[in-house]
Amino acid sequence: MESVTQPLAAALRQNPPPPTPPLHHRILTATALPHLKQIHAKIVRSGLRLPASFVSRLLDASYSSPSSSSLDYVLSVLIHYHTSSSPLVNRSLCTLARAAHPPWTLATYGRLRRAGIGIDRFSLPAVLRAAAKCRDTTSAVVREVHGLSAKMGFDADAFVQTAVVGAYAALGQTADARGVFDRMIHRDLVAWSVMLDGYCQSGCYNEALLLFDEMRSSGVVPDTVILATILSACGRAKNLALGEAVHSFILESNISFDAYLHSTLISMYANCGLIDTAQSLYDEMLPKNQVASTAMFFAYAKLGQIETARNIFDQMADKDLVCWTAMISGYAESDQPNAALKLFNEMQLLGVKPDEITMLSVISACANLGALDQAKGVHIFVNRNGFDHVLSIRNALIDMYSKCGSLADACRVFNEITGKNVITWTSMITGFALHGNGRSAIALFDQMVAEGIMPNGVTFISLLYACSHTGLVEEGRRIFQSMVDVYNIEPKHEHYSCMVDLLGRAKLLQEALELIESMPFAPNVVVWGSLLGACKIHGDIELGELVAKKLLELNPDHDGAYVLLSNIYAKASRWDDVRQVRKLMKNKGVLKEAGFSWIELNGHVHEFMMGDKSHPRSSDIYGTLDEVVKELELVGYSPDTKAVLVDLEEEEKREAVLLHSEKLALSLGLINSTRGSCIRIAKNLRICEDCHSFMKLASKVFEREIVLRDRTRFHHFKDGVCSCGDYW
DNA sequence: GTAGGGTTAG
Repeated sequence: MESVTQPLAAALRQNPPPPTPPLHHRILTATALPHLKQIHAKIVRSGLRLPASFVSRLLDASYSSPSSSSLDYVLSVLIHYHTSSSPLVNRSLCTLARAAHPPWTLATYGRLRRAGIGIDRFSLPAVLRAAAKCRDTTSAVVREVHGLSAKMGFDADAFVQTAVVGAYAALGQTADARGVFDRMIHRDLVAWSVMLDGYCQSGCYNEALLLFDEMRSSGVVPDTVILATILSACGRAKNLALGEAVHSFILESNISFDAYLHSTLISMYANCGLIDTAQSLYDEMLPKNQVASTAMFFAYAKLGQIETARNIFDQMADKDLVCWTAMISGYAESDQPNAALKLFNEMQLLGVKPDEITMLSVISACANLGALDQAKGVHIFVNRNGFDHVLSIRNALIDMYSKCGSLADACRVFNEITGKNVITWTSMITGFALHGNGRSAIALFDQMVAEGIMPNGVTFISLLYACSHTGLVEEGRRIFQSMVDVYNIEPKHEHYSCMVDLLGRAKLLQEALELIESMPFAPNVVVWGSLLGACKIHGDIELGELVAKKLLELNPDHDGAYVLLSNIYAKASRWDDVRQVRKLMKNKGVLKEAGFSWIELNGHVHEFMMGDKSHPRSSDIYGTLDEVVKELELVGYSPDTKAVLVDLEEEEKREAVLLHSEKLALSLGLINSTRGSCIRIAKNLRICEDCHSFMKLASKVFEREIVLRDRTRFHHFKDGVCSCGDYW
C-alpha cells in the first residue's frame, strides 16, 4: 500500500490542486480508485478516523477494477479497520462473491481467517455462494465451511444452514444438501425454496415434486416464489397432473397472478404438450414479457413449427441473450443448422455477446451441418472468447469434429481435456462409432471404466452402435449383457434397437426377432424399423412384410416403412408390389423424405438434390460427371441399377443412378480440388450401393480421399476401398 | 429463495 500511495502523496504535495475542496467534502464525493487512495493515505497520515461509508466506497472501487494488487489493497484496508464483527467485512465478501470473482472471495476469506478477523453468520453464506460458483470447486470448501459453521454454533441458524444447503445443491450434491435440510430445526419458506430449486437445478425434478408434496403435508403454505419453481419443475418433468393441480391451487387461493407465475404457467403447459392452453394464457397476458414470449416461441420451435416460432421472435421488441439463444437452438434442433448459424451472426452484429449455452447450440448446429471449415471457425471463436476451458463446450467440440469428419481433431480436443466426464468419454466413443472404428470405441470404453468413470445409458447406445457398424456381434452381445449385469442399467428402446440392428445386419434375423419378442415392454417404431432395415439388406421379403405391418400399425404415416418395403420388393423385381406400396403411400399422403447432399468449399456450403440443375456451375458439373463416368467405366464401373427402386427401362435407370445428389456434389468437389486432397460430402439419407462403389473407384482413379457422411455414419474412401469395409 | 435458452444418443 505504501509503495503505491507514497509517490502519489508526494506528487500531491509537490503539485497541490489550487482550489482544493475541503477534505471532508472529498471524502464524501470521491469515487475513482486512485483518487480514493490518495485521500485514504492522507487520512491515515493525519491520524483521523475513517468514516465507514468512505471505506465502503474505497472497497467498491477496488472491486470494480480487480487485480491481485487491488485485492491486496482491499485486504490491507479490511485488516486495518476491522472490528470484531464488522459489517464491512461481510459486505466485502458479499460484493466479491456477487461480482463474478468467486475465487477471490475464497482467497479473501482464507486470509481474513488467518488474520484472525471475525467470520460470523453473515460472512459464511457469502463464502458458500462463492464456493458454489467456482467451476472447479469440489465440495471440499463447502464441507469446510459447513464444519466451521457447526464449530461456531450455527447449526441451528436457518440463515447459515440454508446457505449450506444451497451450496451443496449448486454443486450437484443434492444428497448432501438434503441431509443438511432434513436436520434443520427451523425451516422457513426460503429454506424450502432453496432445497426445491436445488433439485431443479440438478435436473432432479421428480425429487422436487416429492419434496413439494412433503412440504404441503407438513402444513407449509407455498408462496409465489415456490409455486413458480414447482411449475417449472412440472413442465420439465412433464408432470401435467401436478401442474394443473398447482394451477387450480393458484386460482382457488386468490394468489396474485404476477408475471412470474404467468410465464411459468405458459412454459409448463407448453412443455407438457398443451400448446393451445399455453397460447391462450399467452394471449391473455398483457403486456407480454420477454420470458413468456421466449417460452412460447421455443415451444413452437420444439414442435417443429419453426415459422410460427420465428414470427413471435420477430415481433419481440427487446431480445435478450436467452431469447436469441432459444431461437438459435430452435433452428439447430429443427435440422436447420444454416439458419441457426445465420441467426448467430445477426445476434453478434447487434452486439449481443453469446454465453456458454449459446455456444453449445451453435456448436451443435455446426455438428449437424457437417462443414469442417465452419467448424474450425467456430472453434477459433470459442478460443478467442474464453470458452475454451468449459467442459461442456469441449465435449460439444469433440462431437462437432467427429460429425464434421475429422476424427483427428476430435481426438485432439479429447486428449487435451483434464477432468473428463462421462459425456466427454461418450462423445469420443460415439466419434469412433460414427467412423466405423468399433475396436477403438471398445478400447476407449475399457479405459474409461479403468479410470473410474461410470458409463450411462447413452454410453451403451454408442458402444452398441459401434459394434453394429463394425459387425462385432460377439462383443455387442457381451456389452449388452454387461450393461445389465455389471452396470445395472435397464436397457431401453434405444438399446434394443441397436441390438436388433447389430444382429440384423449380421443376417441373424431370427435372433433379432426373438430379442424383440423377449422385450419387457412393447417395441416401438424405431425397434421395428431396425429390423425392417435388416430385412431390406438381406432381401427377406416374408419377414419384411410382417415387420412393415407391425410398423404401420404403430404409425400409419411412417414413410420409412413404405420406402423400405417397396425397396425390398424392388430388389426382388416384384414391380406390382412396388406399385401397390407406392399407390398406398400416395393415397395416404405419405411423402418420402427427399434426398440431398452438400459439400463445403472455402467455407461455403453447396447443396444438391437429385438431378439438380440449379447450381451456377451446373454445366461444368454435368460435364465433369460425364467424364468421371467414362473414366470409371474404363476400370470396370457399371451403374448398378438395382439401386433404382422404381420400374423404369434399363437406360432410364442408368441415368437416374448417375444423377444421385452425392455424385453431383463429388463432381463439384473434383472441379475444385487437386490430386491428393480430401473431398468432404454429407448426405441426409443413407448412401446407395451404386454411389458407394462409385466413390470407391473415384477415390482411386482421381487420387482423392473422399469423406462422406450419410445419415448414420461416415465412409472414408481411399485408394479404392472404404473404411466401412462395405459393411453398412 | 422466483419465470424463458444447453453438450453425449435418438
